[in-house]
Amino acid sequence: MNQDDILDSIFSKAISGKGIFKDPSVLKTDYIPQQLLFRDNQVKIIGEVLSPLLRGSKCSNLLLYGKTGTGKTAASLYVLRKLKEKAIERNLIISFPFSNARVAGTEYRVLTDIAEYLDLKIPFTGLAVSEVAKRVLSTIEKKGTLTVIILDEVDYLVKSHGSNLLYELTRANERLQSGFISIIGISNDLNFKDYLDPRVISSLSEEEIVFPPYTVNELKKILAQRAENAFHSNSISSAAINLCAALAGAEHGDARRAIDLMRVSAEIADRENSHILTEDHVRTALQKIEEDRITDSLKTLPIHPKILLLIILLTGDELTTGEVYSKYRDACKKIGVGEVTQRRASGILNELQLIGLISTEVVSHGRYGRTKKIQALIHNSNMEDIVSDDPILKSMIQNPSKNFG
DNA sequence: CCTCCACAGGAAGCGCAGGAGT
DNA sequence: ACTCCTGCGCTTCCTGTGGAGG
Repeated sequence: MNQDDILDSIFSKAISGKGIFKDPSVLKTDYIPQQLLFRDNQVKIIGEVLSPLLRGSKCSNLLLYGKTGTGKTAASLYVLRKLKEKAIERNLIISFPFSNARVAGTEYRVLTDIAEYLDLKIPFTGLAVSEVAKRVLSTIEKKGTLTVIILDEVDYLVKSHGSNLLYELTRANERLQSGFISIIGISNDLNFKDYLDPRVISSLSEEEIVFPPYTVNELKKILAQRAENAFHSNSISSAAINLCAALAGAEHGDARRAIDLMRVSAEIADRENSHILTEDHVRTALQKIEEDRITDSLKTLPIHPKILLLIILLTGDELTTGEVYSKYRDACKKIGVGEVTQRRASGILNELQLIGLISTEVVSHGRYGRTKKIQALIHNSNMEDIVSDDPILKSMIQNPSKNFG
């Protein structure tokens, strides 16, 4: 096939909508299905807690617990979507601001997120946090907005910035003449409360719901439901669905991972012009996800971890901490980079082990000391990713003998 | 049984950058 | 524009330790 033909077939496939996908958006992370499986109880409780809003009165604050991919965010957005329909029918002034505290990163940006939902313009920098909070509250008061704020990954905010903002928000109602603020806090960390200020605990966790992990069987049904809407009929084998559920759910029933895996599998199948998604595609996808994860973590590594990792890769054998460190020091001298101490290097090696890029094992050679055996878990072909386009590091791998001879 | 190697890894503190308060 | 505060990467200094060799 010449290039023209290849492009023709790609484009005509896209136009005709053939291939596997019927509606790829169903597999996106922010998609909320029409029916939320295995979360009847949680949906019911959230609904009950929020229902006073329809009479215009304040609802209790709510705290949702559960590991990643257990449907916390989906369940709350699901209920709010329904609630919104009802509220609009009744001409209520409502707003359901959503902010992911980990993505936002700071109290300031969480407040900016909230303000955006209230049609309030906040400069992206320059104001004190308390000033932004004041503006948000006065907007709510002026319009009499019934506000339910969803704070996703709120544990992150509290761990990094304390519970000041939560405290301000939970007691804001005392000062509001009209409108109110209710909060749905979503936490991945079951021990989240330990980090909270006791003043905040009592008001934030008026109601609590725990989201247990999905079982592998439940994951299968969730995937089947998504597959039905995302793919053309008969485009995915049930064996492939089962494998997705088993592979992704093995650890702790993470639906997001399972759906991600199915999406990547489908993309691979689609690109191969295959009309059916098979177990092989799933296995390839799992490998690709893992490779992408490694490539990603390699590229974002700081310089010293990169040098240490290159030393380990270039040497190839099992090394001890002392051997790695002396080779590392030589390399630093030759490429003109300031070196870190052995203590720090040892710490970096531990970090690399945690990410899963090297394996380490403490061993004792008796009279000849106690050290760590260090081995690379990644392949030499990953060296390009480590080096990226850093000319200094490039010289290390282009001329290994010169730098390590 | 004791010694002593070659580190592991804890504790404390330092300098810096970047954000908050004024 | 300025100080103050905080988190982070790092260094310095330190104590702890499994087991081969004496």
